[in-house]
Amino acid sequence: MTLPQRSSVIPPEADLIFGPLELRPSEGLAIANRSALHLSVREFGLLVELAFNEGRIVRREELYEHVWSLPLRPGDRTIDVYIRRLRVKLAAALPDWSFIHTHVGFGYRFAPQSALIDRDGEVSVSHL
Amino acid sequence: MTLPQRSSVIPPEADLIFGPLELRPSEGLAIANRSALHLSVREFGLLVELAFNEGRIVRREELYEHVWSLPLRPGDRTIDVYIRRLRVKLAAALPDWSFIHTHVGFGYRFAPQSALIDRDGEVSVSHL
DNA sequence: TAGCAATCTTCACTATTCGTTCACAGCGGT
DNA sequence: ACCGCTGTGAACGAATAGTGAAGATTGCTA
Repeated sequence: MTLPQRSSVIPPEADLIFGPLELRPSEGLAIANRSALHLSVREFGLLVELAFNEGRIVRREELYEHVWSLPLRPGDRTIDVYIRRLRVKLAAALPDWSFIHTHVGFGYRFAPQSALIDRDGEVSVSHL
Repeated sequence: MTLPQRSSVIPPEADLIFGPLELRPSEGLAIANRSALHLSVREFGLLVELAFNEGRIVRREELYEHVWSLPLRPGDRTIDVYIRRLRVKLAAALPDWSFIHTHVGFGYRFAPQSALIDRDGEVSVSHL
């Protein structure tokens, strides 16, 4: 018998903190810059699933099965829609940050980074 | 066996103060701007339960079970009605403040904030 | 104990939010 | 350029919450 991997077979309980973004799975609460983000249940579940696997590319099937507790049917676009809604809400709350990266043909990867624009117009990306 | 979380397994005794709103559980007294708020027993219990868990989303089941000391039956809308009465009374006493936030599918969150409208018509929210 | 007032609960209706699907546009790799 | 994958905006029914009012209960007081 092996220890469980770091994937959400076991739902996360501990808070997840990435710069100004804080996720509290036990309360279903997401906080950006001290004020609560209003996420739906599915949105929050998807974000936690991604954040819990920070840095990894998570396959769409894995995301869907963990958050929806159902197998992903071929052609189902639900995840795409939720990814977009998450991106919109995160960008609204934290305009200088990016969190969710697409890996075509594979899935999505949660990797928080802050983009601060210096006086030359260059973008310096700081990874956490 | 774990220690109880910060939730009202133990009913709060110490006063709870949020800007102009003060709750004294030991006396069953709620004060807004120096004058007493007239709340019924259930209203007061619900408000204290929410306030005691400030910042957290409290599930409807948890609210009902703590305030009513009964399991929440499916379809019971009593809490909704009391939330509304609380909001009405709080808004009447403290028009520039909001306290109780809805999280659809989860429950309610007590997070006092004052909305002061500046000369640009912008709303600046100050969190305590 | 009958009447009254306040409170608690339930109900019906409305409004809002959510989850999902669709259609089409845009991008990426080959 | 082609084809498959993803981004995006909109639309729909379903689920959830907001709301006003009526009925039930409780407790007080005459």
